[in-house]
Amino acid sequence: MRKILIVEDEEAIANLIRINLTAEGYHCTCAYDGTTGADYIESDCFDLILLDIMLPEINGYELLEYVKPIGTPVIFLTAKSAVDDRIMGLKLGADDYIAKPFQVGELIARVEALLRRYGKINNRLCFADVEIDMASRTVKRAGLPIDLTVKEFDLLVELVQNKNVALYRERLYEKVWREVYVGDTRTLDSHIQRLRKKLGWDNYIKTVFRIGYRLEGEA
Amino acid sequence: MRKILIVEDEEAIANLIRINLTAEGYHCTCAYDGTTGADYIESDCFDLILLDIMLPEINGYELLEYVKPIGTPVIFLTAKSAVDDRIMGLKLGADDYIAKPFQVGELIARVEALLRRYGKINNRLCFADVEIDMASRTVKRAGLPIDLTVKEFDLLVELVQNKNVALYRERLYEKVWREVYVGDTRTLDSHIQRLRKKLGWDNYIKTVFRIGYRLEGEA
DNA sequence: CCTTCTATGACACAACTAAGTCACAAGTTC
DNA sequence: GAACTTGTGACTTAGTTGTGTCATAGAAGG
Repeated sequence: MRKILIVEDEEAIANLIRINLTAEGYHCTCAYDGTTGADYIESDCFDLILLDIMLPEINGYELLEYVKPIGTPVIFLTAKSAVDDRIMGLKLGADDYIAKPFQVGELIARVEALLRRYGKINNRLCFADVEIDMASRTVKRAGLPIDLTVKEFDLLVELVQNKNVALYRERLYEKVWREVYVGDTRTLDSHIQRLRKKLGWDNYIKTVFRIGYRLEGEA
Repeated sequence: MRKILIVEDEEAIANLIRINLTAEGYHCTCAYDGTTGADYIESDCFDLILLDIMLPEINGYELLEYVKPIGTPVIFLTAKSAVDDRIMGLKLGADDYIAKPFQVGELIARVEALLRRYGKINNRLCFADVEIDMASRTVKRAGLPIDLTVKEFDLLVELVQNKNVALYRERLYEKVWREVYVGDTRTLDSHIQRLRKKLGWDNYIKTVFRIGYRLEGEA
């Protein structure tokens, strides 16, 4: 389920949005001030953020700076409808802009459009010299395409999404295979071995003895 | 008790912060210039650092470079409230920003928010010159990685989480091994010995005769 | 202060368990 | 059916951990 963060100090508006988006099948979280918003942004992982510009404590423009490094798409909400402000918002890196008061239908349409667009464009993971394009399910190493099988790809994604975390065999297996791990086959090992070989990642995919594996390194 | 380092050249402000945070139950250390701050940062282990930007000798931005490799969360304090400077600070890697003059309540709120947020993301324990990263299950001593086995790691965590507490052999064994302790093997002793050796912790891991062990020291 | 008893330190080693490697067969896809 | 993917078992290699032995140190009692 897609997770949306709503940062909006007028609770009435925040709730209105929440109710409508929830009805559309999104999971919504509300923050009524900038600090709380920043908190959520850093501690949780959202698919999209709706950001009011006029906020107590930290304003929307500043909050945007928190979001940028994470790369979550943002729609600005504001009472200001002057063109200047729109341009300001978009220049700073917002992906879209909705002026209050707005039609609920328009909001939903924009949310969906952005998620669609974003899902296509920006589903990219990187680690070391490897780029993963989630949309096309392709992988490049040092710019050259590498052929991975389905399981190899899923396993790679799971590792990269949890870089520098010691992943328990159990957890890893259950995430990628979507079934319960019974610990006496060489399945996981084999796939790890294949990944290490294809990507030349002997030095990145570390074995954590008696625990599982850890993707280790800078990127 | 959470430890906070305050690096601020105006003693009046530093003390104001110290008094208020101490009242909230934090243990505070003050440094009145950048050099002293750098010293503390390298020699002790804090849960959070409040950093003034305008400092004699080494300024706050430069100090931040000392903090980064350790990963302690940082809040910048500054008289500058222009958005540019805020963004500068956040870009450089500060976790939050407070413009002087500030409300004490706001300061406390931000400190708590950051610690909360940080606690979720970054499960880190420190003792003496050793840092433990729970997520990656890695241990560093004076910045250099140290290789521990599962049992050693679990034992270390148990000790650090109960520093300055005399842990009964029974309790220690049952926590780490998850089975009942029958008291005539050299198992626990061996592991304690291995830890002492690998970490050079002869002086920190004290034997409490006929009781068990105690991790003893400042941090 | 010395003796005695017991608890812990130190260490080496064997047993054990985990993971690596590989080849192959069963299953899939085209 | 050809090419590819995937799971599995047998075997090898490697790393961890418990235990026994002996040395040492602490406590208790005379």
